[in-house]
Amino acid sequence: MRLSKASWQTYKEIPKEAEIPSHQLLLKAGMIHKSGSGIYQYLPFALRVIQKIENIIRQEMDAIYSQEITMSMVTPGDLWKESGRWDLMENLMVQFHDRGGKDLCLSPTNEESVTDIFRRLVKSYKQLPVSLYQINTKFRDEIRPRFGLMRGREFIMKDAYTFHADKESLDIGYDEMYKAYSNIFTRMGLEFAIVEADAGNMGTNESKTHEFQVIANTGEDDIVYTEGDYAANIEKAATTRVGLEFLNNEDMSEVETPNMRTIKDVCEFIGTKQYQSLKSLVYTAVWPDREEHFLVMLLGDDELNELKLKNYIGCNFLLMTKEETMRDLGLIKGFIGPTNCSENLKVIYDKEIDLNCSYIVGANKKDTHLKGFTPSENCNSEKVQVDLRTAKPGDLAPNGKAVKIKKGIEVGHIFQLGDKYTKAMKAQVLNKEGKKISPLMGCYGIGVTRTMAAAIEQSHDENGMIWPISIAPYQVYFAMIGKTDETKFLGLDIYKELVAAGIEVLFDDRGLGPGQMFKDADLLGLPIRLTLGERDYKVDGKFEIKLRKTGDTEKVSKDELVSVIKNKIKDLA
RNA sequence: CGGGGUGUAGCGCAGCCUGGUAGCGUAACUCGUUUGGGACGAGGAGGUCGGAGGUUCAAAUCCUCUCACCCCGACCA
Repeated sequence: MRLSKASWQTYKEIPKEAEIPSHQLLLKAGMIHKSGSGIYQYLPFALRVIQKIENIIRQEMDAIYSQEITMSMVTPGDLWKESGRWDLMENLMVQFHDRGGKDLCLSPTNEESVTDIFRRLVKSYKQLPVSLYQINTKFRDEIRPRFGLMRGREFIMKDAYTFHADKESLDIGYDEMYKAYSNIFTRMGLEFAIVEADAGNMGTNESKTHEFQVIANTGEDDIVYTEGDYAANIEKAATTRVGLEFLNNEDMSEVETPNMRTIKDVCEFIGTKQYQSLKSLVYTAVWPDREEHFLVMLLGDDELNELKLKNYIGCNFLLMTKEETMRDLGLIKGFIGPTNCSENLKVIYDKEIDLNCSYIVGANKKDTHLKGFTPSENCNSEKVQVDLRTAKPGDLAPNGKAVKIKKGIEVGHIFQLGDKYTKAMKAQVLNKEGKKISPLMGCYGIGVTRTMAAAIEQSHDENGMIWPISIAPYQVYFAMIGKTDETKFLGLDIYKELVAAGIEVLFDDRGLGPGQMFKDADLLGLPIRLTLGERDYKVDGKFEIKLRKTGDTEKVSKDELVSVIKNKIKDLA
C-alpha cells in the first residue's frame, strides 16, 4: 500500500476514555474508531491484523479437519427457547422481533444454531464426529464494556463446535483442539499460558475446560502457576497452605474487644497470628424460587473465592447478605461467629481449617470475640468442609511446588459441554444398536479482536505498538525522505520490487518530514522499517533497515535489499 | 444495577465558584520556507457549550430533570 493513496490518520493526543495501552494505541494509530459503548469500527490496518489472525486460525482448524461455516448473526428466538436459554440469557442478548412479531436475537454465541445444523445434517453414529467452526461477529450486551477491544459488546469470535458419540471421542476431539489452539497462539508470536479453568454455566464439573491466557500486566485474570507443569485460573486454582501452626484444644473464653471490627485489630490485641483466627462471611445464595443463607468460615488471612462457593452451593447467584437479614439471623456485624446463630444459617468451613484446633472467632455479641473456639467441640451444627479460599503466592500446587501469580488476558477457552444442548434440542443419532443417543459436544472459542488487543498489551513501548510479524498489518514500513523526482522514482521502483518479491510493504510516500514518518512508523509498529533518505543515499547509495523490536539498524545497498529483508522476515517469524 | 466521575471545535483542555453571549493547544485547510525524529512563518475555517425545562433584562456559568460516555464491582472470547 502507498500511504499517499491511503486513508490513514494518526493522532498526537488520545481520547481520555482510553486507559490501557491497546486501546490508546489503536486509537492513536488510527486503527479503530469507537461508534458506541463497546462498539468499534475496524479501519484498514486493524482489519489487516484481524484477517491475519483469522487466517492462522483457519489454517489450524483446517489441519484438524474442522470445516468452516457461517451461521446467521440474527437467530430466531425459538431455537433459544428450545434450549431454555431465551429467558436465561435475556440480559446478555439483544432481543427483538420482526414485523410479524416473531422473536429474534443477535447471537451472543451459537450452540443453539450449530445444534440445529447438526440435527438436520447427522442421523447416524457413522457420521460422527462432526467438527464445525465459524469466524463471525458476536453481540453481547455486556454489563460493563471496557478497555476498548478487550471487552467490547460487538466483537469478532471464532467459535468451533464438535459432536461425538462418546466421551472417549470427545476427549480426542478436545485434545486436537487443545493442540490446534497452542499452535495458533504460538504462530501469532504470543507468550501465553494454558490454564485449568472454571466451566461456569457452560459445562458440568467433570467437563474438561482450559483457558488460553496471553500474559500481560493489564490482564483481568490472575493465573496461578508453578514453573513447568501447573497453571490454573485463580477462580479454579486449588492450592494448599504451608507453615501453619494452629493452637490445640484451648478452653473457650470470651474476650472483650471493644470496637475491634477487623481481624487484624483483634489478633494484634490478643496477640495471635491472623491465621489463628477465623474470618466469618455471610452470603445469601439465590435460586429462582428460594434463598438460603450461609456462614463461610476461612482462616483469618485468607480471602474467599466466591466462585468456588457458588459452585459448591449450586445457586444462580450469590449476594452479600443484607444487614437487616444478618440481624434476623442473630449476627452482629463485626463480631460474627458460628455460635449462637440461627438454624437458618448453614455453616461451611474452608478445608484449610483444622476442625480440632482452636481459633479466635466473633462471639455474635457486641464488642466480644471468642478465644479458643474449636469447631469440633464448640459448634453443634453440621461441619461441612470445602475448598473455598483464594489461592495466594507461596501456596503449594498439587504438584508440590510453590505457586506464583501473574496476570493474563483470556483469548481462548475450550469446553466439554456434554449433552446439554443435544438433549434439550433433541439432536439425536442412531448408534450401532439402532438406539437413539444424544451426542456429546465440545465448544471452543477464540476472541479474535481481543487477541489483537492482547498482542498489543503484551508487546508495545512508549512509542507505540510492536507487532509480531505473523499478525502485523504489513511486514515493512518503507519511509521515503526527499522530494526530488529522482528519489521518488527510486522509491517507487523499490516499492514495486519488494511487492513483486511477495513482501508486504507499507510505502510512506507522503512527502512528510522524517520525524513525522518515523513517529508514525513507531506508532504503527511494523516489524521492519526501511528508509530511503535522499541525503544519505547520495553519499553512500544505501538504505537503512531498522527493526522495531530491538532498534538494531543496518545499511544495505539496493541490490541486496530484497534478500536482506526476506531474511529478516524469516528471522522474525 | 450499586458506587465514583466527565460532557465546551476532530482530539486534549481552560472558562463555571463570583451570569454579560466562548478561548488555548493540537490536528485538519491555503501559501511560502523546511526534510534523518511530530520544523517554521503567515492566513483562513471550524462550536445549537450533551439535551430539555426553569430563574434572569441576560445562562457554558445558577436550579430541576434527562441522556451519553468513562472508571470500580457481578459477566465473559
